[in-house]
Amino acid sequence: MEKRERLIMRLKEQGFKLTPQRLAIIELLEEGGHPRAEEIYERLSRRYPMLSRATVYNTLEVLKGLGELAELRIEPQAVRYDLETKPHCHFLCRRCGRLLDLGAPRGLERLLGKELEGHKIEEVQVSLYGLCADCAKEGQE
Amino acid sequence: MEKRERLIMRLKEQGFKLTPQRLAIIELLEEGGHPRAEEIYERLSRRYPMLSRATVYNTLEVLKGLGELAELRIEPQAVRYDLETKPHCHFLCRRCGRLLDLGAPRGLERLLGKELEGHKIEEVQVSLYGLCADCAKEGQE
DNA sequence: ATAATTGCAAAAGCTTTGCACGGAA
DNA sequence: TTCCGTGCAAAGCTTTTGCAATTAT
Repeated sequence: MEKRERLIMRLKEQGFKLTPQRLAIIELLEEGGHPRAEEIYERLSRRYPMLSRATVYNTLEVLKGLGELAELRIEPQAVRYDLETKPHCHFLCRRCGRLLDLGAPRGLERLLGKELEGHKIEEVQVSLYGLCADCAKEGQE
Repeated sequence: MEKRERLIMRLKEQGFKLTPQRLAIIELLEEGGHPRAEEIYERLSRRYPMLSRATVYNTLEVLKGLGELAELRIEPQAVRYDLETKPHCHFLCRRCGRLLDLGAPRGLERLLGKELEGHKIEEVQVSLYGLCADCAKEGQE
């Protein structure tokens, strides 16, 4: 099943309404790319000039509440969003700013629900920073 | 050697000036607690009412540049700071908001300098979220 | 002496909020 | 019909910036 269909189902199931704005936001998120809220707003504004930032944030909040959207706290400036909610590593290139998915080390997912030193783990984020393959080649620093 | 002395040495070594403001900021950071910039500003303002936010941010920037300060991107709202720059895990309690140090899994430090799928790793942050031991006991959710 | 640093105030971003209108169910 | 959702605008926070005055070396 497509992510899109699953999200639509879960929205209705929970009594949330499906609006063209929400659908557009979901479809954009489905493309991956880990957009920031501002990016989502800007890209969708072209097609829906009346779209407001409040709606973007509202929709993201709803999807987060459903547990269907991960909020990546990897850049200091802004949150990025990811429909993939299973724990995995992210890599942020300090040169081109691209945010790439890396695999998940075996055991990362098994952390969820466990206790570490008495603290109950509900979410895990592994963020790696450096130079991506492309930038390492081209720039030589 | 104390962290404080090491930082003073490194500042002078690199031609940076040591000012009372910077010393105070360093001493506060030495206490740990992973303060936010605003927290540093507020706490030091009591003793140094003329202190400005710009100076706080400036000093944090200098210490980051020296590689002596880690910038924790673990909360969406604000960056937290940590004089411990060796990679280790952090735990943020969603109830009380405390940020705790957890140990580093063997192998975490060894990631630095390595390549993963062609990407050169320069920094690692592992952030865990959930309920801390105290909150899990008291609140029962 | 002199170049770095400070404080202040304004500005820049991201995100949140209040409210009246409009539309999905 | 009844809420939920939307758009707009304003406000809240964190962080950055420009500049003249100050200060560490």
